[in-house]
Amino acid sequence: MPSTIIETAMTSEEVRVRFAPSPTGLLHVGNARTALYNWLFARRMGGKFLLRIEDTDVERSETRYEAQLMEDLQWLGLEWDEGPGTGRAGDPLENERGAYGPYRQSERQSTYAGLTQKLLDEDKAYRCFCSPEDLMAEHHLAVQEHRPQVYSGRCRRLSREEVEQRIAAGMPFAVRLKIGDEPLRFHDIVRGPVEFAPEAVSDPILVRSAQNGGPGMPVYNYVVTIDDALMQITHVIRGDDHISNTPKQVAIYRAFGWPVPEFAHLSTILGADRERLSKRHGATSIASFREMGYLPEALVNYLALLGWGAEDGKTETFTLAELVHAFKLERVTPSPAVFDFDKLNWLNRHAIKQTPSSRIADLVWASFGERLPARADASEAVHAWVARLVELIAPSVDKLDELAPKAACVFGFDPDAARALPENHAVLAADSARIVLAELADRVRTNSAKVTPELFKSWMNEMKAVTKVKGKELFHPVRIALTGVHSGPEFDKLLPLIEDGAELGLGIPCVHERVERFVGV
RNA sequence: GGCGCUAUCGUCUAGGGGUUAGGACGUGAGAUUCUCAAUCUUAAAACACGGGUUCGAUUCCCGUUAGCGCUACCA
Repeated sequence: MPSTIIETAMTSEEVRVRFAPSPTGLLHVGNARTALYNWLFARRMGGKFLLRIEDTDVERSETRYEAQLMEDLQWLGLEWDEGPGTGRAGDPLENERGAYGPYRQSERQSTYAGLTQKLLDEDKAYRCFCSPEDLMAEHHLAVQEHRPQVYSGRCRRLSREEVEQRIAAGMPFAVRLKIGDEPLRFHDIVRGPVEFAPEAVSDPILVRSAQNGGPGMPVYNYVVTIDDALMQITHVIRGDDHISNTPKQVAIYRAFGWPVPEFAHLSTILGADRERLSKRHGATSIASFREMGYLPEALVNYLALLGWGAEDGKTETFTLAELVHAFKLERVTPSPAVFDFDKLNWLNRHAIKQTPSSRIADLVWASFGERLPARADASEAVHAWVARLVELIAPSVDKLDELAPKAACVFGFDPDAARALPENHAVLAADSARIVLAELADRVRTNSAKVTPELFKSWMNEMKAVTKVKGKELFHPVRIALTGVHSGPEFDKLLPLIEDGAELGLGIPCVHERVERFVGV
């Protein structure tokens, strides 16, 4: 049995933390924030961050979620030191690294039975033969009398003979832990000392009664505690929905004589309506944030700020490395935080500006449409040109998925669609617009040179002088003729991009072609 | 109903027995631009309420209120 391991528990000073999700759905921001804080704490303390999969709920657990989960964690940049996915790929036995495995709860079932027997033998736990009906009745009575609804401890007082008789008679039983008279205390790094009265906890179930003669299934609170202890977890960092579970777990640590770890209960993330953030609030999974075009750097930065602040009270933008340096668990706020997309967007905009445009280009490549060859097939010149395009349009965008529509000013030239656009009607209907476009067509017809910003500027100046049209009336129709819409990037950069793009053999029309097709020369 | 956690601008937060209560997002205004953004400048905006303790509380204590969590032989 793992007793040798237990004896050495906590003897080393090394910090060991864990992220223990159940693979019953997509990783959402709340859990991701928990994972992040665990990871940051481990990295800052030079400790270990482990991943444990709590897949004992066979009905709801799915392996595809487990795979997705690991992918999401990796995307965020949160590498784990022990757990599934850390070993040699392809080999299920070598698939996890770490001395405290297995790291999937479903593979640890054999560990628990022996420990339960030990508790029973030491009289720290007892068999409870109460039927669900009995328990239900107790519960209702307690509610009626405004008392805490806890187990009466009836079976705790059974004599050894009575217990033996019932076992012999084949009565199903659950195993309960004996709670003593001592208050159940623990230290919470974000909330300070927390104490529960033992009466409020009562004797919790450790192992469920067996359905059909087989061994009963151990209960969640029991299993996490054992796993955490055997894995020598020193700091349990998790959601605050576990605060009420903690006294039970403390009692279990005590029963086994194991050292109680430090706890840090993180507040809930709320939606704008101040209700717990959920699918109802829209996309909240990490996968969906990635799809929407959020950069992992931005998401990590935002999640760090949601419940924590820098020491100087001012710094808002952090890289992962900077966070490792600055993050202190003691500075985590205990109060719940409302998730704010506006601030996330601002951070994402910032992250986009910090990122080389070639990397952004790679990320959005496929969304730019058929004119572009597959990323792998594209020439260096095409890559460089796409990066230039991204550099031009990316700084004004909140999310990556806004890039493709913006890129349409280069890729999506369609005169008929441009004319059909309602917001273009008024601009194109003006007399001045007709005159301006006629002048533009004139110049295109009589000058076949590649259109440089200088040439274009001289054209515009001439046209302004000739037509006496200026400002919006002058520029808007030209812009529509060239790009289909009346707003977009500055011409000085846009024009070279179009002209160079036209030479790439991607079927991107040059300025001349655009004007000719739009005005109909 | 019981037990627990929480409470500073709209939002995320800093602060802390005496402060002009600081920063950021968002919002308003201005600048800039052919345009929309972006960008820069600037403004408005907060200590939930009631009792204590104290010379003095937003800060410490106790209540109230509100929000949230747990209240299972779920995880």
